[in-house]
Amino acid sequence: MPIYRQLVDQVEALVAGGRLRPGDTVPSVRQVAAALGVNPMTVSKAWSRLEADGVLERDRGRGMVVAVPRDREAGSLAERKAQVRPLVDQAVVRGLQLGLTPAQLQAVMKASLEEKLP
Amino acid sequence: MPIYRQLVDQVEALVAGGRLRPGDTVPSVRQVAAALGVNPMTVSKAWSRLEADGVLERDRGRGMVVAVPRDREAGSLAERKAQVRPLVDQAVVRGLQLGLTPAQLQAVMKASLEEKLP
DNA sequence: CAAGGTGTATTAGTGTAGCAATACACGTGT
DNA sequence: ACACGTGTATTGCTACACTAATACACCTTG
Repeated sequence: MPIYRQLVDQVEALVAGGRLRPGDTVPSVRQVAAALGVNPMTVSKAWSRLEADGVLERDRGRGMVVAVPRDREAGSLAERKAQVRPLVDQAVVRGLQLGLTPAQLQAVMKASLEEKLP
Repeated sequence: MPIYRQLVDQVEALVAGGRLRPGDTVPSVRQVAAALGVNPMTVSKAWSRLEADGVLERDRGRGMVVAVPRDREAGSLAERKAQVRPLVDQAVVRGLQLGLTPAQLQAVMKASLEEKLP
């Protein structure tokens, strides 16, 4: 899995779980780049994508900051459910393929939720 | 999404849901290729990957056949749960990001299960 | 055996994702 | 104003994914 994507997923998980709250700052691209030994542009790509997805916001001269969630953009409840559906489907298919029962799959999701939420 | 991957996902879903059962035959690469207007090799790549994943089996001279599931290969229950976990995590993060509650996410999975299972 | 079906190894072309190097624009703080 | 901190546009390169064209090996069926 590409580096920038790992960064995106990591930050998204932290924000979704509430461990990074709106207003919190994120390490600068150079800090992260140095820590990982990669090019700053690689980190910038991740930060940019997170901004495009509405997770981060640019604060001129300071860096990137966690944005306040704007649920309105996400649409109605039904629409939002429809958006997650493909991902859930993928997990479900793989689970059934491995011989897991519906109840066991639900348990996995419950465990995931409990780990992510603060 | 690449053509061959769409085919893989589609067949996997049909098998996982029980709509294609062990012993059932799958359309030949040329039939599918003609129907979709693509190269037979593209379909063959999909069929091959499905064989590598243990979903299909080659029946010399006849074609591809749905294989009997061998749960032993999947390992213990905990191991299988661990294998689905990343996919579930991904769905959960996206769900939380969209402002869905844990209960709503569970509901989406329930709906997915009911659609897939026969 | 011959004809027609299966899947596929091989080769080749095309597009693009991913990363890095450089140089730049913009803002803060002193 | 100056030095230093942000993020990033641009460019170039490399590797690999995806698809296709062709020719082949194998099996079943008449």
